[in-house]
This record gives sequence, structure tokens and C-alpha cells, in this order.
Amino acid sequence: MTLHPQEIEARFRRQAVRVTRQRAAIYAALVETTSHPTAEDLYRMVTRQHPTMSRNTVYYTLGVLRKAGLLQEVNVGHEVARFDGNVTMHHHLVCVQCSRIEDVMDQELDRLEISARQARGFHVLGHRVEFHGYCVSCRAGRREASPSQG
Amino acid sequence: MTLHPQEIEARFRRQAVRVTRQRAAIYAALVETTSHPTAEDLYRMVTRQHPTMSRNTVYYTLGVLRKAGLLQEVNVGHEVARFDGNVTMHHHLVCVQCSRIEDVMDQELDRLEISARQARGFHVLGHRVEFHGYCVSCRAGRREASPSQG
DNA sequence: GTCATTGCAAAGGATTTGCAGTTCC
DNA sequence: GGAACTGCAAATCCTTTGCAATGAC
Repeated sequence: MTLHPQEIEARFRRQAVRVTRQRAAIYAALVETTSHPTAEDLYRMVTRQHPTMSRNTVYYTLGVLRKAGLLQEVNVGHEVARFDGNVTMHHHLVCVQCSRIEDVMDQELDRLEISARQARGFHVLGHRVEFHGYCVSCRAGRREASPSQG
Repeated sequence: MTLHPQEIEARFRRQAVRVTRQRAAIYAALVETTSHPTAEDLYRMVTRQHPTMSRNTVYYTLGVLRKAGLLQEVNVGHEVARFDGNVTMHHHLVCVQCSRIEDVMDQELDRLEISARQARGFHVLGHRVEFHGYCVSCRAGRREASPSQG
């Protein structure tokens, strides 16, 4: 998807994100690909047009855009590997604030399937459902918090 | 869940994993918790009983046990952050070999819910289904590969 | 006995932080 | 004008690697 500079600017302003050339370039690169790039990928893509841009700007901008809801991380909670001794199929509740993870056993969820057309040629081995939200403790801490928290 | 040393040893032998005190301790610690610990968490847990154990052993052992199918990583593909400019609800196909990620749009999957009982008090904001498997290119490369690949 | 495993130290890669100069609002 | 952003460098954190000593089979 190609995006007009005006459209990018409009989206930024709607989320009260300051508009700079660098940010627009990073966001444009991200929206124009379906490859789910890493920060480093984006750095490489964007420095073609903006050779002086630093990695710091890329990382900082990605953080700003994420908080503004203009992009998602595909692998939520990717920061550290988390291990599970339960190797049977099950699913997870993940706290977006404290990264607490709880197990969900549910045979309905185990049975989910994907149509051949949707599978895009993947040989699917399994799947997992991840529910994102606030755990009990983090809800408690948010009782009085402002409604728009990221 | 508490596990007898004999049971641990049996599981290891079944998967042709060499039995050492360190491995048994790491595996026991993992199976006996539901907290989905990090490598560092496990290191801390295990060094209480085995003060000389190094982080290397923990990381190496976790790799061995993962390949043997004795544990799972919760956050598959956690190594690097991956970004997505598509902030509408959608799901992913993830290649376990090359980490390629493709989008899956499917309203059935969007509608999944979790019962209050299962939600464990979480305030659920959303969810995502991740299908794991081999993408087209990686399937091609595996045609002649041995059936037991990790 | 042999090869995998362990422990220690150092390296590597991803991300964050500190800070001075610059830019947007 | 002032706060937020940018670029550069250094630091930090997680994880991997190199290597000699040790231990499992």
C-alpha cells in the first residue's frame, strides 16, 4: 500500500504525533511492506533515502508510533525468551503491562483450523491463541489511572 | 507438579538426552512452576541448589531440552522485534524455520472469546492466533530432509 | 575412552541511555 | 521559546561462542 505524505501527516496529527521527515519515512516504509520488518530492516530501508538517520531515531520512532497505536509489534513480549515445561497444546493469557503469562486449556481453541487458501502454502504444524490484556494485579493498579494508557 | 528424579531421568532417556544433575535441576525447576520463567529466572532458581552452575549451562540445556521436545518457548520468534503497520485485528502464519511471517485475515478467528472462568481475572483487550509451520520456501528445502527435524 | 557437557570469560547482537545540537509547534 | 526529536557514542541486557576441564555412557 502506497501512502500519500498528506495521509501520513494526517494520521500522525490525529494521534498527536509530531511530524518529522524521519518519522514519515519510517512509517511509510513500514506500511508499504507486508514483510513484518525488524527495526534493523527498517533502518536499512530508510537510510537509502535518509543516509544520516541513526538507529536511535528508528528505535525511538518505533516506540512513539507503537504508543500512538500507529503500529503493532507482531511478537508481543519478545524481549526475553520465556519457557514452558508443558508441551501439550495450550494457549496463553499475556499481561501487556507486567508480562505475566497464564495458561489456558481449551479444547475449542485447540481445534482451530485454517483453510488451505488462507494457509498460503504453509505446512501448518500447530497454532496458539494469545489473549492480551491486564492481569488482576495490573488492573488493580490501574483503577484510578487515566483511561488512555498505552 | 512435583517430579520424581526417576521420572525426569526416564523422560530424558526416552528422548536420548544425557542425564546430568544440572539438567535434571533445570528441568525440574521448569516443570514445577507455572510462571513461564526466563533463562535468567531459571538460573536464579537453580543456583540455590547448584551454586556453581553457569548461565551457559542453563542456556545450553534449555536449547537441548527444546530440541528434544521436553519444553516449549512461549514466545516463538522472540529474538527480534517485528513490526506491523496493519493495526486492525488479524492473525499470523509464522515459519518456524526462517521466521517469515504472513498475515491471516479471518473473521471467525477475530470472534474467538474466552470464558470468564478461563480468563483468570484478566481484563482481556484482544487476542491473536499464531499458526506455526513451514513456509513454502522452507518446505521446498525440506523435501529430502530427514523426518525428525527440529 | 570418547564425545557431549560444564564452567568461566569474552564476544555478539538488539535495544536503551546520555547528551548536545536541531527542529517542530 | 520550549519541549520533543535527532544523531552519535557508549552502555546495557540477553544470548552465543571459544576453550579447557569434567563427566556420562
